[in-house]
Amino acid sequence: MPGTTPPRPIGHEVLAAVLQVRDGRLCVLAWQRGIAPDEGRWALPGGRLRDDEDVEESVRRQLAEKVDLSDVAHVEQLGVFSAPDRVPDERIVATAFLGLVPSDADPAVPDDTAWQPVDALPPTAFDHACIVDDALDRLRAKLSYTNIGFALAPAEFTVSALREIYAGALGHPVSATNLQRVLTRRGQLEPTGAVAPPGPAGGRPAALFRFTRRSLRVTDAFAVLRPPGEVGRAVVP
Amino acid sequence: MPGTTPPRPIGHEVLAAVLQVRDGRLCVLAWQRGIAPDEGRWALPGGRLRDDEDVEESVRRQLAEKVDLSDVAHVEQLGVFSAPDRVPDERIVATAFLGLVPSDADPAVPDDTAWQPVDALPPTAFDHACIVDDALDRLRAKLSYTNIGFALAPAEFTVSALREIYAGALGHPVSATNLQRVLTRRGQLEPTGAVAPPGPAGGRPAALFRFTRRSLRVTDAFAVLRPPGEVGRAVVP
DNA sequence: TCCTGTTTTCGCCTATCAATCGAAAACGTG
DNA sequence: CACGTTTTCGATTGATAGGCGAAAACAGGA
Repeated sequence: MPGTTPPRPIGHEVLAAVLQVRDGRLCVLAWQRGIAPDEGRWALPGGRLRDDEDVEESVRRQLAEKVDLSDVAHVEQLGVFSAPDRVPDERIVATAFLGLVPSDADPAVPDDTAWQPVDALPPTAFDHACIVDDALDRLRAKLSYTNIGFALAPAEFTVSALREIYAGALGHPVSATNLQRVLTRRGQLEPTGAVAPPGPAGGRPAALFRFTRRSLRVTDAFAVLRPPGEVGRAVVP
Repeated sequence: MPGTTPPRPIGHEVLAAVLQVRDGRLCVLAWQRGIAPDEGRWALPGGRLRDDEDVEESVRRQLAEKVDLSDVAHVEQLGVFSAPDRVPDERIVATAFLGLVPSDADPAVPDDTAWQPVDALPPTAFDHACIVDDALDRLRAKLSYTNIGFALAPAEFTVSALREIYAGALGHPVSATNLQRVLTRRGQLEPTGAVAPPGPAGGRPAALFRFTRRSLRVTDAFAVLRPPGEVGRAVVP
């Protein structure tokens, strides 16, 4: 196998950084490689693109081998990772995805698979750490200008629980009282009418909320940049 | 060549939707195919990914065959187009890019290449029309929450010229007086101090402005979602 | 020279919204 | 029934978008 000049066949794989807030910490789903190369290191779920599927179908198929797909509330493309030497000996172009799992789901995972906290990631295989970084950037940016929080939150939740999810995902404290008003004013949140039982220390029972939409929408743009009379916008990156 | 079951080798290409506002209309760079398949239809610039380059390098290399690369002010990944039948007979996965050219540039292009208005696109090859649509969505969304306008505007410009660029890119009228104030308040615009000569009909000479940064930044998020004390944010999707 | 039309710029006003603070409401416990 | 806890609501402040109209700065013609 010579070094560079003779063109190698280009393979194509898909990889997914599936994120979930667990106990207030943002975690990514990973599995520990049992064989070389990078044996013992942690890798993202994924695998080869098949002939008869597009990348979206492929990533869903391969994710289903690790977790229950019905727990994955949102999937979107992150981008292509294509450095010629990103994996040794082979030329494999990877399409990376971001996946989000609501914090109340606890899907069964295989023995070699676990949720790893993103702020204390064990040694990762290949360029998968870069993919996780991109996933974090994407998620944190979209939390501020889209309603993507719906994919991290349970169907119903208290404002405190949502605050904890946002704080975990963003990696810094979040004011609870403002979060509710910002999200309600944007039309993202609505009360269910029900209340949650208070905690062991007592306290006023919290009202339950839900996201009005469970599909991605970006927040209002400015009227200067908006066709007159429109509000909200369709799906974007 | 049987239909589906025997796996075909997967090829990989890059494609770019290069956009520019010309005479107030948003246009995309395309070339007319001279051979089958899709002979006579208009295609986006691009080509096969080489063994020793990543997709970013590849798209820049292939763009350089159509336009002067120094005129392309911004390039970013749009996403992967991978439907198994997106091109006939072959399996080719495409990584699509968005490219932006300032409105004052007029790079020389080959004979088969031209700027086509996006609102009156001639028949396009393969799935390239979908790529153009995605490019439009991406650009229009980012105009509202990033400073991406810098890549469509000349180095220096009047507010009226910028208004025309925004209107052309967005496809609807834009208030000039607000545009200036919104962008300056966000710290995106700053006066150069110079003024432009008035037009043939006279009128007050317009002040010249420039973008403070010529690299992509997203607009301020809400303080709720922002680590205390920070302003602005890094590069995102 | 002065008036008119044109284009740009600036200032005022209003409405909306984020952000903070503090008080009140609703619960369990001793 | 007072106390601590947790949540929710209200009032206030500050920043900013958006719209309107007046003033500024130019060219051209009477």
